[in-house]
Amino acid sequence: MADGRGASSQMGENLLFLTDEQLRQAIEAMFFAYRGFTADPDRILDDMAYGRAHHRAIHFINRAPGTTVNNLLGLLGVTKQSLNRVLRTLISDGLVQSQVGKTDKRERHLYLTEAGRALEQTLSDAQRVRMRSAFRDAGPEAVAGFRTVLEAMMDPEMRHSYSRLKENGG
Amino acid sequence: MADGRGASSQMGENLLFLTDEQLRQAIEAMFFAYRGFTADPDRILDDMAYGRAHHRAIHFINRAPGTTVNNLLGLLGVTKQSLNRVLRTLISDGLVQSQVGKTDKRERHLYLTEAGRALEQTLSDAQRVRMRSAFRDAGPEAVAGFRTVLEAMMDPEMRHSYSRLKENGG
DNA sequence: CTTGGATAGTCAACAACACTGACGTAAAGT
DNA sequence: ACTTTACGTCAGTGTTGTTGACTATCCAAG
Repeated sequence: MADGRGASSQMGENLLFLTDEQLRQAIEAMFFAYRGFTADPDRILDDMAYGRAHHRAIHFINRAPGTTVNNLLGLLGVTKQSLNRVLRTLISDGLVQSQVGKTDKRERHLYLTEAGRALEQTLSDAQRVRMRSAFRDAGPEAVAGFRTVLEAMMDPEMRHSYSRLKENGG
Repeated sequence: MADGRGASSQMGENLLFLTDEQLRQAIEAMFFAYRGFTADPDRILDDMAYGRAHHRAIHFINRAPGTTVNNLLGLLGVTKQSLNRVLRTLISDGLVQSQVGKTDKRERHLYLTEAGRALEQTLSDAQRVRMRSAFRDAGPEAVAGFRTVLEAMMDPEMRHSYSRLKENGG
């Protein structure tokens, strides 16, 4: 907004996507879309005794097997006490396995059991159905733009976590 | 784009964005981005006695002044008990004004007071700073794709609410 | 080798918030 | 009159998050 006022009509066109009204619409879009994003797994989880926190833990343990509690903490952005409660139920229900670290016995390495992997599959399948359909409807260019903007919205720290996960999985 | 399966290598390229791995990355991007999306207003709200629910209520009352409780319920997707708790504090704190309907005296029409508008401004300013910066970094085409995908992710019902709000505001 | 500090994780109690279910009131609509 | 709708409220439950106190382990300084 500082120095691009050479041709004001052209600039009006180009920067229309930065209007307060446009931004407000995007905020609302983000809100409504996130509701859809979580709706399908939430329905499944409600039938069990689990919530969204359990889903997140399962997702990232599956994504980074052998991760430590501390590592998960950073990814999920909750307190360790909160995560611990979730982890405790998942372990006692036989979905997650905790293994004392070899080199550092303070650490617990986390893995999904067979049952855990099964639930993860069920949840992410449900979530992917919606994503796949949305992506197909929107087309590749829109999807590329979608991911570019999402990445730009993240906190730098989260962006790093996200990138590291991407490299892991391919 | 519908029937372009003449060359399978070309199709492999075209549908790469529908891979399970791509979808998984998008799911994680959505998760991390939403954290960023809510982080700034959350920080402000924590200093007061308010939470994210208050923010959402204030946002939509500002967006659709005179809306009824029932209408808000549909937009926010919460129970009336939950909304009522939030609304009660907002009204008693003088941020929201409730007005008995003229034609239908059962309805309560909701408006922001001056103080309510001020808080709304503070919150949405904070949120828009991040969005604006992300949009600027990503560019207009990416933003267009971003919004296309978000809209495709919504439940049909939410998509309608979203569209009606868009028409209202500009 | 012992002491002390930092780190990884656990347990317990409490607060915030959303949900279900039931009930009450007022005002429409029929 | 009877039913439905819009709204508010009370009570009870569950998930999630927080703070505070605790154990176990590692590591480094004395």
